[in-house]
Amino acid sequence: MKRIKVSNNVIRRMPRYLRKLDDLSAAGVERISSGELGRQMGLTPSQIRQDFSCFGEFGQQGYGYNVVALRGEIAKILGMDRSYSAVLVGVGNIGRALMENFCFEQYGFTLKGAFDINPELIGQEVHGVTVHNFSELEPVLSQLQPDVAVLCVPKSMANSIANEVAKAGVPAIWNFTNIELQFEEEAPIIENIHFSDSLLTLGYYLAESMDEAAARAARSNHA
Amino acid sequence: MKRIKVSNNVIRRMPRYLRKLDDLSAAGVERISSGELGRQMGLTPSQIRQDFSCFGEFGQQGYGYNVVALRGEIAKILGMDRSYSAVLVGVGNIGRALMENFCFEQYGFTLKGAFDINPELIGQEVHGVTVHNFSELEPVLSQLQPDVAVLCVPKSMANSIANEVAKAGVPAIWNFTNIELQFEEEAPIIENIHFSDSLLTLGYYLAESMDEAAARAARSNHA
DNA sequence: TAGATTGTTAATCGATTAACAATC
DNA sequence: TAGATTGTTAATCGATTAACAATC
Repeated sequence: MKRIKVSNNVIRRMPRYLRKLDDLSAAGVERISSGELGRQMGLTPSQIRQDFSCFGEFGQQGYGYNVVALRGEIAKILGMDRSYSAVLVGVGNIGRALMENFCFEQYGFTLKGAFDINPELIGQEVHGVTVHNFSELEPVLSQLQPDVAVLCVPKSMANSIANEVAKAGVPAIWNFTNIELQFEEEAPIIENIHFSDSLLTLGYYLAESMDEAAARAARSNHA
Repeated sequence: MKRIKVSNNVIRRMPRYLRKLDDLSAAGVERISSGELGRQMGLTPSQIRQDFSCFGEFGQQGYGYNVVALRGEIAKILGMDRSYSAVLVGVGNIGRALMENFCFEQYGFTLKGAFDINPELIGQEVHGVTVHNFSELEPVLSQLQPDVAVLCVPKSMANSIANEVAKAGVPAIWNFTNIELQFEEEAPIIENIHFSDSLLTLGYYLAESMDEAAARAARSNHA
């Protein structure tokens, strides 16, 4: 697999391709062309072929792409075959929801442990994963050597905990706290889930569509 | 406020500006230049000035931007002053987590109701919000006329429910289900929170960084 | 074989960055 | 006033789209 500088835009389309290919596969579709895939996903065939060509040659002239094979290539690109290990910090509402409902395994991640300060949780298992005392963060991290820390702690503690985690050598953070993490030393890989940013974006487009509707109404009143 | 075609990239930076300005404001900073803001956010001063200029003239030559005033302008751009109404469909783990922990009000949204099929939940209040029987979706929607439906239902039902919601005239959907929603009629405004896409993106960058580290190690072994 | 469709190179489009006159 | 910094116009850069030879 080629690994040259691939733009973030391309990377972020990969999970969408994966999802689409899973759907096609489940529907029994065996092969698909960039034209048809583009039609179904709202992308141009050119873009699809360019995207895939960043990583290799997965198609066949005159035929298109084999759905299952292409799915496998994309899964590999996204590291789904690597069995990453993860820990979760902060077993509050969102943390617990992730532990109980999010299928980490499906994406190649195994949750190896969790941390909290709540004495009622410490030592318990949540969905088969042990909750450690947060005060044991450093030694447990150096024992588990996780690839990712899922950060679900309250806002006020998020940055200092993120720095602790990074200092312990965890190479990536999946950040569910609503802040921009800042690091003293070299920053790990960060992937943010910012609920509020998402809702505010929705708020923008709602405002826009309401303003447009109002403008249309005003125009037709004048007529 | 100008409202011309503003690119999605610009829109998605707006919530980040808002967050930063809140931080600055809390830290007692009164004014800031595009240069300093850029340094703190990892953006170029040019980009910041371009971004703001899509919506108006919020600064002052030789001075910069007043933090509180700029914050207010951005809040307005994002519709935070409009008091949108919302309903939540699917009071499962993630839905409940949102109802109990996500501060809708802070972003200008009020949760007016929720829906579920679980008889133990129907009629109850969760965090002050009534859970309606899902079978009452249509009449309750037409009564509440919400601006947004927060979609937290299982994957298998997501698309048909999204279509029902759209058909009932709800103009926007905040989608927490891990699928690409498809609409028969005109599509509402959609904003997706795709956990799995985010984690897979992280997986890509982890794979990349591991491959780089391995390549470095191989090179130094040869030396 | 002929038609279809790829992978890639070239052209276009849009977004970011730089430059600078205006002005607080 | 002089220095600082904006808003905007022009230049650059990167991403998307189009075109097409290669080939299954």
